[in-house]
Amino acid sequence: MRLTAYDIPTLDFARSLLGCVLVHEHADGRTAGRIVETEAYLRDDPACHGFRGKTARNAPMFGPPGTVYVYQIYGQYYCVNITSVPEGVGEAVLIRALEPLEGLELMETRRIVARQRIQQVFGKPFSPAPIKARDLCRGPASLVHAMGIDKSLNFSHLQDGPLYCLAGSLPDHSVTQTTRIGITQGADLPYRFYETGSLFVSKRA
DNA sequence: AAAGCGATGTACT
DNA sequence: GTACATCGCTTTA
Repeated sequence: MRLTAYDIPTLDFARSLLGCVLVHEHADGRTAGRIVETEAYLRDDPACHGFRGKTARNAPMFGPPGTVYVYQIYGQYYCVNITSVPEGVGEAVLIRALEPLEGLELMETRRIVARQRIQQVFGKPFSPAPIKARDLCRGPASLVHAMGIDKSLNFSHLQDGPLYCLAGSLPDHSVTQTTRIGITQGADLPYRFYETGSLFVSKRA
């Protein structure tokens, strides 16, 4: 069942996304993974790209519920976000980790290609070592590579795009809420959610 | 097991 | 000019 109801507060959305399945229909094949880690970025939160208002880069964050926001970070990586509040409000949820379910071979191929490119950038010799399933979608930029997500999905909508979400859930006793990872602003805000004990989350806390 | 480090390009000060 | 919602190799304990 494709998830279609996205008009809920961003913090609730980050929590409720856990257990849902992210799917990407791509010419190379279909990949899917269960969402096990998310972070919310709110309008009054200095870490949020929308904090200082709408710009060309963060415009998708201000789109209607279900809008996909793909942005580049550290020159060579991309992260994916989804909005859930009405148009004009700059908030979104970052997807940080998936439990791979479908298309694992394709995911590994994409990850190895991406890694090869990065190691060339670093001037390191490339060894096509296999990637363990638990590491395929572990981390926001890793899952973007594995799922074949790129800037062409920016401004697309989960309701009708090639990237979409299947309904799912996780009971409260399986959810941990903590501070977010890899940020300096708003580092004390408890806006990160992950499946307790999951081997697929980007880090333990 | 944990911590250090650098590549890279775009947005924003 | 500076900062950055990262990753994976290398070094240290």
